[in-house]
Amino acid sequence: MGVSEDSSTDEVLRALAEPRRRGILRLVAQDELSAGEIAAAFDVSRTAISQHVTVLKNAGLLAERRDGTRRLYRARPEGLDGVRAFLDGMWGDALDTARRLVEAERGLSDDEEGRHAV
Amino acid sequence: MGVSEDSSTDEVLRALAEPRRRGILRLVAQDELSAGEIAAAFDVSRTAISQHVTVLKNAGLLAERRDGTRRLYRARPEGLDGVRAFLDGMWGDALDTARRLVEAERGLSDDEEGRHAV
DNA sequence: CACTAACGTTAGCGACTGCTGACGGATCGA
DNA sequence: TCGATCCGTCAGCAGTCGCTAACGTTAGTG
Repeated sequence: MGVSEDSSTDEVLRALAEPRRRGILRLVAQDELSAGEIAAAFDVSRTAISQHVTVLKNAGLLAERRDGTRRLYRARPEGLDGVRAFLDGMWGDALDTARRLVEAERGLSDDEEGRHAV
Repeated sequence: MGVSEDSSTDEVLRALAEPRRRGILRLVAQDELSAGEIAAAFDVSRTAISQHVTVLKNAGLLAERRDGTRRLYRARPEGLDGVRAFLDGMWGDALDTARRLVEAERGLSDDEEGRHAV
């Protein structure tokens, strides 16, 4: 059943539940940027950005590439697959339930057959 | 531009970034349950569940219906639309940028903006 | 009205989180 | 090698979060 939840989904959702981290993600979704360039785009210390980047990286939402002393980051779209599956899974389950309810009503009005035509 | 982020999206994402709240959501995605029934499904106090329900309700992820002294809750799938738009929008923006570049060369200006349903 | 059932709300506490400042490591040019 | 640049990490602090216990509220019952 789709009710189960990938263990990494929790990490991804927690990473996304932060405005600054979403900002970083949007930033590197368009271009590959260095840590410094990312930090320059926000009004917080470079340290804070580095910590956010670490969280995003651990969640699988960011890919890192080294070039000399610089570290270039880009968004990793596949990292969101788990969350998408989670969202779709809830719906799917809900829709399945709704369908079952509808068909259960049909079965009631159609009573006394003892058969379930799906 | 699609880069913008719905203000309520932040609230929704923060609400989702909590295992217990996702559990509640999955629970009432299938059936409409009372606060007590929801609380009975977890190993925390009823108070904690009530607080989680409040968060989910404020985020637009839960619909409340009163029946006597009881309060029945069910998931509100539309509440996730903003998050879906956010997920699709991130690389969508990158794609949009590429498309705008292409269409700018053609001299086309095919813009559209149709959303928002509260 | 009194009594109970079903909830929400508040105060307070421990744990976590995001932030800053100071520091250490790695890399490149002079 | 020296110095500068770019960057991650650690310690500490204020704010937030999730939890519990006690209390307040509303609706049904005798």
